[in-house]
Amino acid sequence: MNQPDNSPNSQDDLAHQPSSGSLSARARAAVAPQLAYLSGLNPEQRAAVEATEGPVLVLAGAGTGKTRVLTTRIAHLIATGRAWPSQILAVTFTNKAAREMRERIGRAIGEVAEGMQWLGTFHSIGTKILRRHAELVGLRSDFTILGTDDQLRLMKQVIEAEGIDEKRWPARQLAGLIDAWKNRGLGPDQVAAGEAGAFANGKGGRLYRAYQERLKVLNAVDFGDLLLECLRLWREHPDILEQYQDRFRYMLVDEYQDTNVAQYLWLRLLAQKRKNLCCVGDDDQSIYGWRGAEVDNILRFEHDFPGAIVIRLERNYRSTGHILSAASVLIAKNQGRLGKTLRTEDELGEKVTITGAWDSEDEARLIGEEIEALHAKKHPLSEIAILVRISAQMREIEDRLVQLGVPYRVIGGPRFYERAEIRDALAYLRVVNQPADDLAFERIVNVPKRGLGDATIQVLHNHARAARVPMMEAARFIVETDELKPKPRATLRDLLISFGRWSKLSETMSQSEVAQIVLEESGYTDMWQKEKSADAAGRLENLKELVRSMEEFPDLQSFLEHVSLVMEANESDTSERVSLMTLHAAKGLEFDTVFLPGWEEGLFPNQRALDESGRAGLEEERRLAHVGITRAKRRAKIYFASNRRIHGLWNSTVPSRFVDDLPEANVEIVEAPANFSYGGGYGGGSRFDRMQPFSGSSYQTPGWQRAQAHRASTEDGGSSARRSRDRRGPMMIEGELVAKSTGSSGFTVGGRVLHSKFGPGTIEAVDGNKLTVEFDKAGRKMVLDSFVEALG
DNA sequence: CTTAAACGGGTTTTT
DNA sequence: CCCGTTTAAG
Repeated sequence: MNQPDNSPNSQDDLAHQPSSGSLSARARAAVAPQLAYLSGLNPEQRAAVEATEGPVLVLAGAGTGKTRVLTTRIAHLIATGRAWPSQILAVTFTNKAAREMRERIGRAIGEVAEGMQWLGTFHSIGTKILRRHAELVGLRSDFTILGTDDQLRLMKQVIEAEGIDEKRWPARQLAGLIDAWKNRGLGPDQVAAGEAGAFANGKGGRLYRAYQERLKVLNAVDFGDLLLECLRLWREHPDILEQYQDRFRYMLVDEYQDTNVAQYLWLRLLAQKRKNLCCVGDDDQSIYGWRGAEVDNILRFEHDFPGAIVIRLERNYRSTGHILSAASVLIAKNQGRLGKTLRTEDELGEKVTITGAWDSEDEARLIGEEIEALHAKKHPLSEIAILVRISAQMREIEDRLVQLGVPYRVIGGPRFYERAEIRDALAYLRVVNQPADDLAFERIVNVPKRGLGDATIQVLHNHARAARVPMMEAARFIVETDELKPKPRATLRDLLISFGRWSKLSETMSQSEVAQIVLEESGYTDMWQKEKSADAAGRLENLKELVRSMEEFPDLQSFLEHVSLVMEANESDTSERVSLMTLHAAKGLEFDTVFLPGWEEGLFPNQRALDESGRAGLEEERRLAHVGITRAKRRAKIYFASNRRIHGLWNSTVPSRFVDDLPEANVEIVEAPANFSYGGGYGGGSRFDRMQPFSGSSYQTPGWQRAQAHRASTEDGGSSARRSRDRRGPMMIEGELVAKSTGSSGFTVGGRVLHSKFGPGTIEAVDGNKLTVEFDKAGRKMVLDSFVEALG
């Protein structure tokens, strides 16, 4: 399977391939206009679907039905016989987007979507291609995909090996540079000497090359390589490139404004021959420039692909008039854009509100109050979002929501496979699977702590390097010598024996069984069980989920790939909660009501973006503002504070210039209620109005943990009796939300309960539907009875 | 080798 | 202020 099978009788293609000119194809095309999937489209959307041949750029403004066009276009290509599902390349940026697209195509045309094996992210498709031709780029087909932490460790080693002071030239910085180079499609030999010289007194280029060499030795790639190595493969092997060019009769790209140079080159190579490339994007929503995305790719499309058709989708189906108009006027201030005018046939609706707050605490309070008010009017919490510029803004807001007892969820944050426990577990499996995986070995050799610290690792390193063998092998040698003190020597020997045993097990047992055993016997699960911190229970839960999901994969190899590339935390939680996230994380989402706090100079537009990228930076910030406003369907609420704490110090701030960019006709200035809090922390109600949150996963959030910590420290001062007596406004919310759960619970002090996150525990106190439970693993918590079940 | 205290640095983060 | 990381003491 080293070649893309393009032959008529291959497994993935059906036997008969109609060419676009064949009778059957034309006959099927003739019935297309009556096909149901076309009927609901507006004229522009329909044009975008039906312009199948040649390069097409679809400029799809926010809320104009971009995904719909994309999926319908694919359905159309298949239904009219222009291509088999396996001949269509459809690229997205996120796995989520890929999944959604697959679902929607399936809904449009049935199970044929299953045949779309080339629908995925740039990275997953790149991986698939690379595995088939790995040996041509100096890899084996079972290469490992490194995560950020592995990369960093590797770079540290490379820097050290070159005799460079890691303090002065941190690995992080090198990682950033190399990442940027890879984003621009530059290999070690193509980086301009001057640019590479900026790091470590001219050694940047050498370090890059050394890093790449180390990757090859380890049979590993990083994310950037998944694209870069494809480029190299195709350039060095034109025959293989041509196979793919022929295979992909039609290519579609989502979020084209976010492509970087490497991705652009990747697409251009593939599209060169047939030129059936359809890119969908919105230059006004390009917000990843700092990560290498080139707005230029979309601005230059017509130039790069001569004869391209450009179709604009300008009818917005999401927002009401005032919101859309405010967003349009704002974004029109940008110079570098292709220009679109969004319009809606919806009513004007509510104006965009702008509210000035005294300080950031006050701002959080105001938002909290509005959410309470909305909720009292039966506005679903799941249709409310708070979008911040930087994560640091979340803290105060979270604290306030916790105080009010408003359930919320934080979107974004570390991905499932980025979490320490997942990466640790995977490292164990990687070593079992491939003992030569030094990075993985190094990661877990002393996790859990078993007394094999830096000194021991250093010895292993030296030997491994001198003998040019993997560390595992070096370790085998060293335990036979007296180079190590007796204790670490014995520990290391035990560990080696264990790994030998596990490797043997994996020959006969299923991987989930092996994983289970490895995690148990290595003491890894124990480590978290002993840990009493609030998130230990969650981590164990994640590990369980990991083992569970392994069962679905045929072998460890495909599982490891799935985890490093695709797997993400269960975010299928549709419960009633407010969403809190950064503006970046909000792209592609929509909510009835959107709160936009922190519109202040310095914060938004962010000073650093301005300093580093000048006008381009400002324009990207403005696009971010545009993205923020256009997330709102019916209500957009902008806030700014006159004082904000930055790095612990209070600074006075001025409203964002973006506020002044908004058209007066579409905005309304809201006077903040008079109960300002002048920094004293008493604003908006008693400090005793805090209460327990009542939602499952907010327990994991930092805000809740902080509230817990605070509660513990004030336990003596404000007794719980006092707290509940003094609760005011928030009670209402609680009363309503809690009404669902059993008022008079059957729980009694001393009873045993099971909580989905915290595990088993003993009830210490019962207060209405609130239980105080001493959990065996997670310590004492207050929980609502509806979140636990009685045991035994 | 492990733990606790000092230190420094602090946008955004699809893969 | 709050975090992760490095350093000095057990």
